[in-house]
Amino acid sequence: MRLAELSTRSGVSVATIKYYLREGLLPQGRQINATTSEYDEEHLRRLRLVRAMIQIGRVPVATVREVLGHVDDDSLGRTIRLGAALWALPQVPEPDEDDEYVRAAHREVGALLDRLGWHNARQLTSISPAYRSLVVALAAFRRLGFDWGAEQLAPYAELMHRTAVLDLDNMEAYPSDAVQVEFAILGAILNEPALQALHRLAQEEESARRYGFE
Amino acid sequence: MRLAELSTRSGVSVATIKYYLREGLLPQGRQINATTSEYDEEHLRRLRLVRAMIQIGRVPVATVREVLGHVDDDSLGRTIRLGAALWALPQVPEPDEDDEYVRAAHREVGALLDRLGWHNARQLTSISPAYRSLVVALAAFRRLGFDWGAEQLAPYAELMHRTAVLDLDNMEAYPSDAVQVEFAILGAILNEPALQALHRLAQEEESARRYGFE
DNA sequence: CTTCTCGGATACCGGCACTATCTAATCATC
DNA sequence: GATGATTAGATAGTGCCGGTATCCGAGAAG
Repeated sequence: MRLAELSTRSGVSVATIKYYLREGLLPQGRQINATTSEYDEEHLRRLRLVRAMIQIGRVPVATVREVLGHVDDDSLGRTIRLGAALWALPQVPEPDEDDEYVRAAHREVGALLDRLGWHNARQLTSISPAYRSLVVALAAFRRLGFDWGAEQLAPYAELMHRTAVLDLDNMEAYPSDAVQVEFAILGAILNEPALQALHRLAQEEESARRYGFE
Repeated sequence: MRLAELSTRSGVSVATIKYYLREGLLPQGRQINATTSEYDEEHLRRLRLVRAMIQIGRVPVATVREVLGHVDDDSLGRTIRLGAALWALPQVPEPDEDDEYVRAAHREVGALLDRLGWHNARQLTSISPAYRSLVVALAAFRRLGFDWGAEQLAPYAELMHRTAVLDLDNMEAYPSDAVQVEFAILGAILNEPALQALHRLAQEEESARRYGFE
């Protein structure tokens, strides 16, 4: 497959594919001579993954490069590779540790994890980006005067834990490590928006049941 | 309160506040004379809400303006106002209706809603942005060759419905319509990232339980 | 032979979220 | 009442980001 075909089959313009090649989001094709390279199904697949990350996941190009670097790094075991790739994803503003709301949010999240018995996650405190973004969100809530903390979040966390169990069960159904890692990335990129969409639909459904369409 | 104080108390620079005023994200202060305006706690609160939407929710400025327009439009009832504000939020690329994966995704989501008995959401098909973004995500999944559809999503949807019930229960606990609407916006802007963070933490917890840290 | 397409390099573009600068009026303080 | 800081309001500029566009000389396709 040549560049033009890669372009038509993916629906991505030639110029953009060249840009991705330059940026290292897509591996070079097998170069035949000075003016021809051959691409295969793996390139097409990778290109679709990149597009999904950028367009649907709104992941910055630099982050995509980083994530894919971890995915491709087969010097690491699956768990580490997966963790590294997922930890590279989020784009949360750093919490300002001097802010009193942020400090309060730290305590609150700690209390939540203790209460849930998430001892493993507790150890990851202040390393995990997920932990940090939870702190940021909680601080913002409280800065606006809403009473929102461990008490309110605990039932949500319980539901999210059950979601995570589903995630891992689904992942384990795939045979090879490589596909599992790719599936996990897609889970973070595509399934989370899908979950969010289901969440909104469920709100609309439940709201219509309670209040009608008015 | 004058501009300088609004700036220090919110941690937002004077230049940026002026920008928000220009862009209509923040109502003008009470003008005293040609060079002085007076701002109150309501301005501070609104400014913090705007910042949370932009920084944490990564909502574009134009969208913030639109959402706040609905929030402030008291010619509408609460349910409509809320729906309008929430529907203005998402920023999903329009699905390409000619794409076969997209058409398959439409059928799949329809089947999912039927199976769940979400008859109200079913009626909103192709209007609701949440529905659209679910279609987009599903199409991308299948384009990459993963078997992902109503079958796999149904248990997630069940959990999301229970999440939505929690959301509405929490919202109803607030006394006035105005606060309820603001809380709902915050739920979409801050609580969804918080849920996502909980989801990731739960994955890390569950992954550590199953595979250790390796 | 002629027309297309290729890889590779470089320049350019439009949108966005600010940021900086200026002016004339007014405030706060000595 | 002089003086330096602040303000509203207007306009221009900045930095980043995701692409696009253009040009080149080498090869491919009919």
